[in-house]
Amino acid sequence: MATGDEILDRALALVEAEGAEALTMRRLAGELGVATTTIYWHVGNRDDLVTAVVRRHGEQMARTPVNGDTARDRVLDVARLIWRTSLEHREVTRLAAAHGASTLQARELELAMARELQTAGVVGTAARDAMRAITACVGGFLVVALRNDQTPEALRRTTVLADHNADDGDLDPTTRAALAEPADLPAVFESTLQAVVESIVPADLSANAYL
Amino acid sequence: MATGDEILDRALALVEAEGAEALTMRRLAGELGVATTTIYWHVGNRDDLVTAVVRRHGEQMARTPVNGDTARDRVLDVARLIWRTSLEHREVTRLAAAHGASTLQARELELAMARELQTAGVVGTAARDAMRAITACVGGFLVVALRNDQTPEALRRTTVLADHNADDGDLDPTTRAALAEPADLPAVFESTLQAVVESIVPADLSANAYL
DNA sequence: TCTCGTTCTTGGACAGCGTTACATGATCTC
DNA sequence: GAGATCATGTAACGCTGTCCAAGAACGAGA
Repeated sequence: MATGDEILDRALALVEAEGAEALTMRRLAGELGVATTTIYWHVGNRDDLVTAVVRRHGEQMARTPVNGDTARDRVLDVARLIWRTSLEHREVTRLAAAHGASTLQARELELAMARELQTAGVVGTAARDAMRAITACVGGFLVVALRNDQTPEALRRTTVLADHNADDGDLDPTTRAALAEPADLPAVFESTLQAVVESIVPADLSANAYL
Repeated sequence: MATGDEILDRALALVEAEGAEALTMRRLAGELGVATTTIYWHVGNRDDLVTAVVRRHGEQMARTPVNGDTARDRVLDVARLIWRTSLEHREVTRLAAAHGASTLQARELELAMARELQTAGVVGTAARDAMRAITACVGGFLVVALRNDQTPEALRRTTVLADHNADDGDLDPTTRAALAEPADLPAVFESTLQAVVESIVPADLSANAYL
């Protein structure tokens, strides 16, 4: 009646619809009209369930074609793709992050990045380190982007940093004012990403072959 | 008998000694030889408790003097300081991250970064964006560093990426081999950080005034 | 057709979590 | 000494993941 695939599909739909926290064994079982133990029989542990859900989502993630003329542009584009799709499926991203399975979620896209790096002439340990750097940065910005959704006012970065109880005098008033307002995260992400990729991927000469 | 400060001290010690997951209301109460409700009376919610613990730790975080000759070096040093102290108190860091209170944990150091940026001539919204970029990257690498401690073998990045079931042929063998081994994270962090800071803080002319 | 063995499902329990309503004791004030 | 405020304890509620033992469905072999 309830195959493993059906359970995973329902779990994924539940997460996307009602958030990562809604994925409990009882809730999912109720959704399927089945006893909780059935899930254990078909899928296993909750850890197993989450892992399977994230993996399935990662595979379903449409392998969007990569754009860009130069090799560096294509590497950039893959990074943007991870950023964008992770934000589009933010609940799954949150689930994966809480589970420590982010790499599993973005597996296909990271491998795509490896291929683009390769055509850019970056292979071996250099490619591995490059992917580490880029994905760590993307992940850092994702954490920031996903956090702000549901942190209470009192813990928001703006309020924490703008609470000028301590040493005011040292800080420029304009800076203090700026810290009280949130940054344009996508813009900061874009420029930071460019700086990181720029430092890793050598300037692609073929792009300017006609100049 | 049990003041709020005592509770927070005990909670902090508990987290540092036995991990972020050990901080439960009952456990902490038992540690203090007191009923769980006492904690509610003195500190409040569990959210309140965690927030207070993280804040206390953030304040206790020794304000280590910042090193560096040029302004850019000093900005770099603050970033390294956040990285290092977060790793030294990794359990508190994990607790703060799970609670969305990372900014609260590193508040003092982030404000120190704001001051260093100011002496480097970066103020206002530019300073805010710079701090966003740097802390996001540091946070991203921290997530990676703290994750590997306790993710099961099957979810490790190396195994996830090295499982070459899919499209092998496209990828260089040396790259595939490199992906099967973990990167030297501190080294990758250092070079990435330098690239990011380099892109933000203009070259400090005064540093080379004698040249 | 009857039965055996495997596959699948279930109900009910256990321990742990955060949280709260309520009662009790201690302490201080007038 | 009476009353108010502070501090703590008891016991429960509802939620979580997890497991055990028992039953139901089902596909064959005799």
